[in-house]
Amino acid sequence: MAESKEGAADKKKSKAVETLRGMRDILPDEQIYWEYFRRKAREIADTYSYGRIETPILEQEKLFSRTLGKQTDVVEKEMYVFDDKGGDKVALRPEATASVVRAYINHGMLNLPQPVKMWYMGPMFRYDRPQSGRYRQFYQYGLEVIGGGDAVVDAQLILIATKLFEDLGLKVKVEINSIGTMQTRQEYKIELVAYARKNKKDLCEDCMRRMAKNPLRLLDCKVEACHAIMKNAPQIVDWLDDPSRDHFMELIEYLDEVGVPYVLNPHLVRGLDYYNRTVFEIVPDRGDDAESGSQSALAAGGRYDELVEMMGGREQTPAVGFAVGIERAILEMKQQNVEPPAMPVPDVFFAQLGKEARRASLRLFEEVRKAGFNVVEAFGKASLKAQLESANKVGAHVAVILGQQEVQDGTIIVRDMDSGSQETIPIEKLIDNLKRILK
RNA sequence: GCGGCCAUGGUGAAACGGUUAUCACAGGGGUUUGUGGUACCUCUAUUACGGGUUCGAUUCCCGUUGGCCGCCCCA
Repeated sequence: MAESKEGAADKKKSKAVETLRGMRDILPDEQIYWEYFRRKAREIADTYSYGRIETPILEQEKLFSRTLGKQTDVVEKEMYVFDDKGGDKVALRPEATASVVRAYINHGMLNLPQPVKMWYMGPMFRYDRPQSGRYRQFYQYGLEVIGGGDAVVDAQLILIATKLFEDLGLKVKVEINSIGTMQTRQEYKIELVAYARKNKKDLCEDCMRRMAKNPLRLLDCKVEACHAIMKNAPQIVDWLDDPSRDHFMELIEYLDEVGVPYVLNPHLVRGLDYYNRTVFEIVPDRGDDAESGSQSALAAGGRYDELVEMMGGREQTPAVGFAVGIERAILEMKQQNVEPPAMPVPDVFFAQLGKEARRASLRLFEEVRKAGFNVVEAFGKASLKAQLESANKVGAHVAVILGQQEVQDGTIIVRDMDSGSQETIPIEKLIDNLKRILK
């Protein structure tokens, strides 16, 4: 009783609940793009024999902090971390590679024929400031090859990535580089910082910070002055160890072999710690050389030969993978005017009038549907006028109308929505009649 | 984390600080419960939220929240 009283007092409309910042709904109209992407992505994964893997969205926090690097922004400030009710420190996954590798180890996939190829697609979470093509919940599609170290694996993976975008109707180009091993990268960083320090008076504020925190990022600063200075900076390829250099050379040969167009970008680096050797990005190729920086990468990936061992798996399990930012891919599809196939126009609209007819319609609708027609209805609407209006709006070619009179007579009206002509036929003939008209 | 622009119905817009906030589209309902694509009627906003200035605020000021865009970072 007290409740109803409260309810009455609380009559004023309450404010509608909004989505959280950086979160959004993907509505039916938008889905044609998503469905198009999903379909192409699935087809590509299938034809190259990648098996789908789905991993939990929620993982132990340390899975990411240990693998991505504690110092990285992703772990340090962008990860959704909290204690669950049992007191475990958990995190919403900010990416999927670490989870896939965890699964590889957990399920003893080292006993499968190597390399193991897997793909995934799903939501990731980063507590970023939202902007164009960036949300706090975003979707990635990715491929991982674990247990294969040969450069041919890298080459085919890059090939697959380009094929995906080709299938999507997007013009893209590949940028590649090699960042060597943890050790050589360390040596290179020292050299790079030394070079930067010599020019520090001309570097931007961000770059001053990068010198200490993330030296490799000095290379792709967008500020004109920094860019100019870094052109003459020592290049990481000159610091590669021999096996890494050979690996890189082989990769290039393979890419040439299959005709994948690529650009060597000595300034291309990765943000996450686990990468080594091959790194690459897929960026839009918009003809004009408006170099839009790393911001515009549609997909990115690279080799992570140390990760499996680092996570407690068997030693020397090399691996390589990449991920596509699906929002960005879709944004680029719109940019390049890629038209995904439209939703199919329904063949038949099923209209009814009166209670008896409605009852019969519910059943008859199923028969029409089972006969293979794309049929829609608006049973919730009472007036025939309103129903035909709907039929017209959805673009149905034919409307069938069942009223009280027809139910009594065992007939049904079939109306051609284009010409407006209609005829009354025996109800048993409906399916055959529709087949004839819609043939 | 830093910076710029912005915030009016479902959408897109309008309203010199001044009576019941205007228009278009979309949507719901109806125009004597049986016919659409061309009519008409009608309904749908405490102008994001909270303060302030003012006789009076959608309009001016501050704060909050949110959106877009750029930086950082990343896919």
